[in-house]
Amino acid sequence: VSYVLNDAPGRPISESTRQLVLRTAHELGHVPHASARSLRLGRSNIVLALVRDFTLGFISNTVMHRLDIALAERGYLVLTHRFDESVRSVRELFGLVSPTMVVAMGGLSVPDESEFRIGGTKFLRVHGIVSHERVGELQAEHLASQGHRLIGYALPSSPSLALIAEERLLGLRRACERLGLPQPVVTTVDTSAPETVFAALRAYEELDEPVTALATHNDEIAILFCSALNALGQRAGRDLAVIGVDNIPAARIDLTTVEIDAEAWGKAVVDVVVAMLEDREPEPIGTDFLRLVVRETA
Amino acid sequence: VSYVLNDAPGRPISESTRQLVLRTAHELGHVPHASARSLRLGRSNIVLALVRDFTLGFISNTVMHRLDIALAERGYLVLTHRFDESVRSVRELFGLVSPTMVVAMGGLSVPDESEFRIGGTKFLRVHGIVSHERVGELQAEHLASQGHRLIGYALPSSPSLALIAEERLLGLRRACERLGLPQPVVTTVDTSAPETVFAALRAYEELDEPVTALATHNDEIAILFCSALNALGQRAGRDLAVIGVDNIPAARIDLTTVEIDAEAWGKAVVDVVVAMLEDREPEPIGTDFLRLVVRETA
DNA sequence: TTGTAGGCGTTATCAA
DNA sequence: TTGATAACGCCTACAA
Repeated sequence: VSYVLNDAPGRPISESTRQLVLRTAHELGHVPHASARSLRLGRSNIVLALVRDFTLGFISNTVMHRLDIALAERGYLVLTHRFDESVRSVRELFGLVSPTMVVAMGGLSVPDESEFRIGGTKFLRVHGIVSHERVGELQAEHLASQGHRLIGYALPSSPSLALIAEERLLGLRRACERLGLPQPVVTTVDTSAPETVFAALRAYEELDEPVTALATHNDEIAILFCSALNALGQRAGRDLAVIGVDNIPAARIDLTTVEIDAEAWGKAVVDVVVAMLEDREPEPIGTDFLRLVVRETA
Repeated sequence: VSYVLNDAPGRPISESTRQLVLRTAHELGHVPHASARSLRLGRSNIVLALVRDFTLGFISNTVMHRLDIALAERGYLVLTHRFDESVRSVRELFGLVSPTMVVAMGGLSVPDESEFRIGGTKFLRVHGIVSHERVGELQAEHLASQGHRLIGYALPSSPSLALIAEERLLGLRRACERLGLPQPVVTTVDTSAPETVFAALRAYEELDEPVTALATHNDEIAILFCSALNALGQRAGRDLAVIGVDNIPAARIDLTTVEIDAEAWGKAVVDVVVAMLEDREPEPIGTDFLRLVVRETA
C-alpha cells in the first residue's frame, strides 16, 4: 500500500494490485496522516518561517511568496509563525511542531540560534543578507549630492522594526560623518498616531539650522510625511526633501526612495534554503540588492 | 516520565523521581517530539490559518495577532499558510500537516469546505463575519449626503482582493440604486502601476457628467489617488472627494474612510475559534464592526 | 510480486 | 508509587 500511494520508484507492483489499492484508498477516503509520516521518516518537510509581525511589508512578502512556491515544488510546506519569545519559548514551540528547517525572517531578533537546531533542525537567519547600513548610506549620499546639510531622520516606534531601523540609522550617521555633514536630527514617529508626524515637522522648524531634507525608515512613513506637508499647504520636494526606502507600489508615483530588489533577494534566499535542505553547501550570494530611485520628492 | 514532563494532574509521583526525571531530561537535552505526541494523542494542537496572500493588511493582521495570543494561552499553535489551490491541493496539504482546526481568513475563496474536515478537523471561514456590502453602502451614503451624484469606484486588480472587492462594490451599487444615484463608474487600478491611477482620473474627466467623488476598495488605494491628485496640482476633498476603507494608520491624517473595528472583529473571531476548539456552541457574534470616519478628503 | 514485522516517540492502561 | 506494554499510522527491510 505504501509503495503504491507514494509512487515508490523501482518497486514491482502488479497493475491490478495497484488499482485495487488506489480504489480502496479512495473509497475509504483515506488521507495519509502527516504526523505518523513525519515520525517514521524523522523529518516533517515543514519549513517554519518565523516573523516578528504579520505586517510583513512589501519586501518580505515577496520573499515569502517566492520561498513558498519554490519549496512547494520540492515537496516542502512553508508555514509562517509569529514568533514572540515573551509568548512562548523555543522549546515550547518545538513541542508543538517539528520543522525540518527554521527560517528567521528579517527583523526578528532571535535569542540564540543553537536553540533552534534541536534534533538536526536546520536554521537560517535571513536578516543580514541585505546590508541595511548601506541603505542609510545611500539616503545620505543622495541628499548630500542635492546640496542638503542637516538631515532629519524619522525612526519608527514599532518594536518589530527596531532591529533594522537601528542599522539603517547607523549607516546614515556614518555617511554624514564621512561626508562632513552634521549628525542627523532623529525623531521617533508612530505610524498610528499622525500627530507625531506633525510634531516632528514642527521640531525641525524650530531648530537654528533648518532641516531641509528628511530620510525615513521606509516608504510608508515617507508617504505619511508627504501627506502631512500637503495638509500644511507645503509640498515634499519643494519645502522639504523626502526620501524613503523599499519602493513600495504606493511610492511609485513621486517618492524618491532606495529600492530593495525584492525579486533578486527572494531568489537569493530560496537558493540558500534549498541548498541547506538538500545538504549542499549554499552558493555565496550577491549583496547588491539596492538601487537609488530618484523621483519628485528629493 | 510522561507524567512528570506533562505535569499530569492527580498522578502520584515521588518528589525524588520527579527531580530525577527533570534532571535527566535536561542533561540529555530532551525535547518532546511534536509529531509523536500528535500521533499518539490524535490531535496536533495546531491551528492552521489559511491566507490568500501575506499582504494581510491592517485589519486581518490585527485579527491574526489576537488569535495568536489567545490560542497560545490555551496551548495551541497558530501557523499561517499561504493557500493557493493551484500550487497544492487540500489533500496534499493534509499529507504535510495535520491541524486540529483550519481557519480560512477573509478573502480566501475555498473550493469546498468539506474537504477540510478530514479526520475531524474543525473548520471556520472568517469571510462573511463582516458585511462587506454594508461597507460599500456606507461609502455611497456618505458621498450622497455630501451632494455627490456620479461616483467613481476604484477596484483593485489584485486577485487576492477580488472576493471582498466584489461584495463592497455590490453594496455600493445597491445603495446608489436605492438613493436614486446613477450607477458608479468602475475602474480597475493596479497598485503597483501608478499610471493606472492617472488613467482612471483622466477617464473620469472625459465623461459627460463629471465624477465628483471617488470611493476606493481600501485606504491604500485612496492614498494613491490623493498623491496622484497632488501631483496634478489638485487636491482630494476640493477637486475630487475621496473615501477609503479600513482606517489604516496612514489614513489617519486626512482621509475620510469606513473604519473596520479590527479589535472587536478580532475578539469575535477568537471567541468562535475557542468555542469550536472546546466543542462548545459558539455564541452568536455581533455584526456591527463598521463606522464612518469623516476627515478632510470627503 | 506479495506478506510480515519492527520501530519512530509518545501516552494510557493495567499490573505489580 | 512505579514498571511494563500496547497502540497511534506510517515506512522499509526482509522473507516468502
